[in-house]
Amino acid sequence: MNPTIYDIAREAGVSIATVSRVFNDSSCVTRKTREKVLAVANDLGYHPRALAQSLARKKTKIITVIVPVISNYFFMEVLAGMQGKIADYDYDLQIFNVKIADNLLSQADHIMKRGWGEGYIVISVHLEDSEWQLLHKYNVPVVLIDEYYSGYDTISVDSIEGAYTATSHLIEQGHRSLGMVCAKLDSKPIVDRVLGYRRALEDAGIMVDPAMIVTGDDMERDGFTESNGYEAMSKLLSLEKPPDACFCASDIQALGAIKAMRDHNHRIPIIGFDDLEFSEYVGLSTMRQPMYEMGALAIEKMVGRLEDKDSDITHTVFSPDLILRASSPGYAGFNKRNKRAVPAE
Amino acid sequence: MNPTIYDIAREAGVSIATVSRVFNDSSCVTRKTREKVLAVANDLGYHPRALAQSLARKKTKIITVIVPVISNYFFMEVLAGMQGKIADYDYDLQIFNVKIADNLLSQADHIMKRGWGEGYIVISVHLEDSEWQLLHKYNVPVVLIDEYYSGYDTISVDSIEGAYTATSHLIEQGHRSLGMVCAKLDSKPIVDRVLGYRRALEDAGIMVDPAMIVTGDDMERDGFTESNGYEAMSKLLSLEKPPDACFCASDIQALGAIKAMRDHNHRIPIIGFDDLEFSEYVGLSTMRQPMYEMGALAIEKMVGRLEDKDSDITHTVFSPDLILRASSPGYAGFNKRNKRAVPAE
DNA sequence: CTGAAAGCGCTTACAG
DNA sequence: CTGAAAGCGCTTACAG
Repeated sequence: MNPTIYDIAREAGVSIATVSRVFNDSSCVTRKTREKVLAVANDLGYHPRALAQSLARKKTKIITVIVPVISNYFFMEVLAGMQGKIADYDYDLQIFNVKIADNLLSQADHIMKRGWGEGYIVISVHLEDSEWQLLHKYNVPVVLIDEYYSGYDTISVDSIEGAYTATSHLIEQGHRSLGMVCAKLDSKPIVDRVLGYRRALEDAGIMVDPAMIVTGDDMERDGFTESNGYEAMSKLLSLEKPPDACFCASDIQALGAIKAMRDHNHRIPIIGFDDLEFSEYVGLSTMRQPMYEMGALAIEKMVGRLEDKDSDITHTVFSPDLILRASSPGYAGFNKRNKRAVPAE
Repeated sequence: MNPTIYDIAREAGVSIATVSRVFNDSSCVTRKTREKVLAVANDLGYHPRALAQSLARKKTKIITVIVPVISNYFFMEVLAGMQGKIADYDYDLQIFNVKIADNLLSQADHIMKRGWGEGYIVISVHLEDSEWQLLHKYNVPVVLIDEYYSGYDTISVDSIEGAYTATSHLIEQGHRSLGMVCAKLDSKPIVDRVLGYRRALEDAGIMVDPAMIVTGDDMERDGFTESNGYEAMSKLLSLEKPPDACFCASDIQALGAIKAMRDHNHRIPIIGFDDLEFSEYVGLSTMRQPMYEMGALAIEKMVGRLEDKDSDITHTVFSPDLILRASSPGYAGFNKRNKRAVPAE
């Protein structure tokens, strides 16, 4: 099998402590012995086993990311932000997928119990406070993205505000009858986005019509799918009095909604939520979440906490930006993707 | 800190060996002692450290996936396939991202050197044979997806055949002047797809016009981006004699190409390559890669090899399927996503 | 600068 | 069925 530190020590005629020092850049080794050790190690193809190092050091130098396994640009962008930031630190990023259809708590528990990571960044997993509470037993830092829980550092986007902004924009453009395409109605993002939608209508003195708030039948991925959006928009367009504009709870649903409008040969202005990569190319107006920044910030928070376990818990809420494109009124010219966002602590 | 096996042994009045046996479902423990141990463990919040177990057992029970960090549905689908399959086995799936812009070999080397996984599944990383060769020193099973190298098990799709099929279809529909939107010209997938495109033209007795084979200027992600596709299609449409149909090397570029056609107010039939999730919703004809199956198969191959290191190396090549939608001629009705594919060993 | 020794938290023959 | 002991492959005070 692969050689161990003992093999190198024997061959090089030194103790294992010295070999260890050579591989840990410890300065207290003669240049001569260092070179001897390195030569032997190279000959035998030796490299320290991270597993054994981690056990001895009681540090794995790994930050674990827990993310639902669904084809979702949101996660990819967030992960890219983490990847970009982790380079600044001496940690590796390890990702574990969880299945959104199964019990999320037990999956997260399983991963954390194994203890590979020194800290855990959890993306888009929504649990009850009492469930998050249970995870404290592992006594390890956790940062939550796209979720709020007072016991951990969190990073999220203000869904209420985003929905309010999108809806208000459509109202300002002169629309009075506004539909909303929802995903799973009791999911956290939807609850907030419906709230923002309602408030915008109320503030504009428009009556909220419950028939205008619809979701599709396909509840895979909590309804955040093209087909759900397709179904939902089809329902809206089949109403006796269809809306004359629509706010979609997610870009992925908006994509389905656009197809539905095409198939029904009935187009109305729509605004989505997310700003996925393809959104620009289908000309979809949307509320942009600063995904890349959220990922980068998560790493910073995690590393900070790893270095100082007792620092204050912080909650960062980003405001989504309205990005106007061809799918909605008020659009003027090509809109470059906006990579900035202001954290609103 | 968190309790160890010693704490439990002391409190329960047994040896650490017994505690270990209880947690390893070893049958040789009295029901009474088992319960005592479990009770104490529960009280103290004990759970075995995977790190220590792995070291002692010389097995981590982890399969590591190495995947480029780019927002790409292809990877997500492949990962989903792995996730679905891994449930059948007693392994955890751990993912490490690599940056496609940096040195891929050294990144893969870094990950494998650490030795967390018992085996490594590498997706869409293209190296020279001599580079793959270097990785054999880790003496650990490797399965390659979307790449071919004789020394490891591989799973890929026949790009030449796919390009040939797509191009031939356009020819059969009566088009004689065919453009091709490429990504990075010397990237492996592009080399093959251009080859298939050329062969189809040649077999149909059509002269290949080099001016018809174009790529955009944006070479991020090797050119597999919407903006590259946009630029490439713009070039084609700006030719003195634009093509009257086009094969796009990837769906993501096709999305950009569609926008370019809209902006130029000049639509021609196009066929993409991949069948990403959004493709159905933008009505894009494409060559479908059986991504989910590829992921599932990778797990099977890996587990098989883990159990029998000396089994023969296998190379599986899938044939992509032509999926016709509104973007190309020959389309008849709604096309359900085709989840099946025939492995062609 | 270098080595002997204890320790990281488990598993697993080997006895009994 | 249970325990004592060696071992997994390292790191790190502590001496010298």
